[in-house]
Amino acid sequence: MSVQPTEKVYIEILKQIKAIIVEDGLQAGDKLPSERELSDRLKVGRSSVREALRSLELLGLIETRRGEGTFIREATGHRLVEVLASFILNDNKARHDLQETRHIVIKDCVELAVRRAESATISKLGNLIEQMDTNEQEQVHKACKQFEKIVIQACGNHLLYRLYVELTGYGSSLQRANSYWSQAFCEEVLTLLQQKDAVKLTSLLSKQNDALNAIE
Amino acid sequence: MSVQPTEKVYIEILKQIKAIIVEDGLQAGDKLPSERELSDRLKVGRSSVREALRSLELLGLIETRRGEGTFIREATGHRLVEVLASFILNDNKARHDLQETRHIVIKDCVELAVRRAESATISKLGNLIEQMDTNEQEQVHKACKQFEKIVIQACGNHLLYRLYVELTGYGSSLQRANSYWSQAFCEEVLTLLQQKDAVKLTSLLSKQNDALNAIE
DNA sequence: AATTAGGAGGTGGTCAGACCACTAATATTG
DNA sequence: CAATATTAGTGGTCTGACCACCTCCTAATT
Repeated sequence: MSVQPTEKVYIEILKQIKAIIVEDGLQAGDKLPSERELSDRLKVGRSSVREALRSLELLGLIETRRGEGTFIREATGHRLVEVLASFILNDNKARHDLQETRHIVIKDCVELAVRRAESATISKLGNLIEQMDTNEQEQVHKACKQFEKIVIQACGNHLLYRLYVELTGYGSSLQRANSYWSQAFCEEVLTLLQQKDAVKLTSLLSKQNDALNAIE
Repeated sequence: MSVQPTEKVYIEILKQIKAIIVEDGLQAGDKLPSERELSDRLKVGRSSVREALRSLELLGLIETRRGEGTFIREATGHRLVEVLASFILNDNKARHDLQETRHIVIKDCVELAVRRAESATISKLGNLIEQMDTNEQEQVHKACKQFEKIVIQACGNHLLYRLYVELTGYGSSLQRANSYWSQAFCEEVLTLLQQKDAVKLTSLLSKQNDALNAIE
């Protein structure tokens, strides 16, 4: 239990901020105390408070609006993806790992979703499929993305969903766009979800995964 | 109706820092220019430079050593999951998500490992099993943890491995300790790895997972 | 009285300068 | 030559000062 020479102040502040969030029961959208108030309450310089807040902002956990204040964000990637991607993914190995991990996480989400998806979700997916009956490519594409997202969310595990978001975000800032699901693929997925056929769903996903790997 | 023109300085600095890394061809382990030099070169205040650096540090992209300087880190997620999780995991639902995600990631790693593990790795695992032939509980426990880690790493996907580390690391800071593999479990896993029996391995893991879920 | 223009105060954004603690390279000393 | 003291450089932190922007309240205008 080494007491490592006092943690950096801004790390300590991160913990304190979290404590404040918990104590005051703050939710997404709520306002955090102002930088000056935090500086006061925590007995630290405002610059240290700012270092902590800026970190959280880059992680996408908070949002700051000049003249208004600092607010807790709905959990989304924000810049995290951009930054990490541009700094990390320099070698091909890392990129491959990223793609592979993304596919694996998607597979996991779908496998959970097939067990947990409620009928309301299923019918919502059905509606999306119907919306694809159009010639406007743009709209079809949008519906497919939406479809994919809803399926992933249906896994009922928020952390896993977040991982998907992050992993997808990275990819989008790379040269090669992430592969989204096609209309035909969405339809297959919906059918299998309705039938709660986990086995076929798994093989469907790994087939797609293998196909993508083959390209490289 | 503001035009949202000038990007925040510290965001701009992030880009500049990246440019410097690329220009100077800096690698992991190399030293970045000092805060004061960056402040000078980029014509911005040192505090702004620090806000940018602190963000990168929390993301695990750089490492700062007082009295020495700022260094580029090996590319890893580092605190990513930890911080995300600690700010998101306020309720029991989130904790359950964490445990579930951890088990899923482990399962994924093992499923990859069964296809990719090299014979050298397998024999190393065999040695660990032999080391467990002792009465010292402490040593057995240590060997089991080591066994688990090696198996996970054998997945050959560094990102996935990092996720495991972080999910496990964070969990250990919660009240309930993470469940590690027992000696018997390790032996079963080794046998199936040797036989490359992916199917049985999968069912073995989900069985354990279900058992843990039942406890709650 | 209702509307509008203006101001006051709060908030984040940024900067400059000042210390401190620590490290490593240098100079000094024995 | 080796051990030690000095010094320059670095990150860590705080303070105080502006600026730009937003919100809300007040007071003047209509």
